[in-house]
Amino acid sequence: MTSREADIGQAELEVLQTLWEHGPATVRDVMNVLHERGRQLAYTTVLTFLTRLEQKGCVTSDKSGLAYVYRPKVTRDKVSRSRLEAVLDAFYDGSPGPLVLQLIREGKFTNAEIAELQEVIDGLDAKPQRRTRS
Amino acid sequence: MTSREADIGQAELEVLQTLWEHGPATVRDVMNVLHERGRQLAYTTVLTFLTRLEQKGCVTSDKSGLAYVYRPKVTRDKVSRSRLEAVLDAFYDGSPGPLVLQLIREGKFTNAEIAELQEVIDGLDAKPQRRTRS
DNA sequence: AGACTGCTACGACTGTTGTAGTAGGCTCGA
DNA sequence: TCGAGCCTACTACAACAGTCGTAGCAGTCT
Repeated sequence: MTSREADIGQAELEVLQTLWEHGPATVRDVMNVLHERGRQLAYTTVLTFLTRLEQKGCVTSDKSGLAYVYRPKVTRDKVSRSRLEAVLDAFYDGSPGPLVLQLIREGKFTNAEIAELQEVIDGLDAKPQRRTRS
Repeated sequence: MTSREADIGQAELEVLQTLWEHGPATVRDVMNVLHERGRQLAYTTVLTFLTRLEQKGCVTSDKSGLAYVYRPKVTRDKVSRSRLEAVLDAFYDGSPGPLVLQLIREGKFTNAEIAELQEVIDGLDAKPQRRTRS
């Protein structure tokens, strides 16, 4: 358990996100991407974040050329999962059922998504047990 | 916009949770509940959290008897919603569709939940627009 | 009245996060 | 070879989060 992906700060996360999106990158690369997004950060600030992320085991670095190249060590999935689970545990008793129901009831879905949901669910309930269909 | 429910810390949240669960309570009440849960905190620590929560506009206090009685000012729903949205924005492009699909695919649902999901969705897709049904 | 008990106000300390500057080393072109 | 740039290491610092101690006030018990 070397990577403490739980305590990645907000700003650190932004940096990690650019690595997920743009693959391996140097400090300058990351900074440029952030700047394009309107996020103005000093070079050394980005460096600090990458260094801290490395200490936390979330990225690795290797010096191929002039500068260190950083690449993500934890997957986006892993982190999103753990974030989501934190919310789940704190507010939904750890089980996703109520959460999903709430989201669906609030109708924040496109028709395409609803269709897909239906498919997935229909595929799902075939396995566990028989259900009557109206 | 007086209540900044976004920056409630982890420990502060625990305190707020006990208010949601047990209604209005004094510092000592909250502390006792936490102790029962195995969360050992000094009286003054709990007091600090409640004071900070009050500064953030998340609880109110009134002195009816000997001690101040604190009661939640933001609803659990409000906070869970904003926490969830943070995760949604950071990892799921702000839209809950992919999140729900991921959760469902991971099969973390009981059969009862699946049934309920099906009901809710079937009721849902009637409204927005006509859909072809396989 | 004096002692005791419980409550709050205030301050303090540590670790973390967000943000950045400075100093010194390496590299490449002139 | 020498200077201009780019890179990293180290340091700094404010804000906030987590944690608690002390001191003083108010009510209570004897």
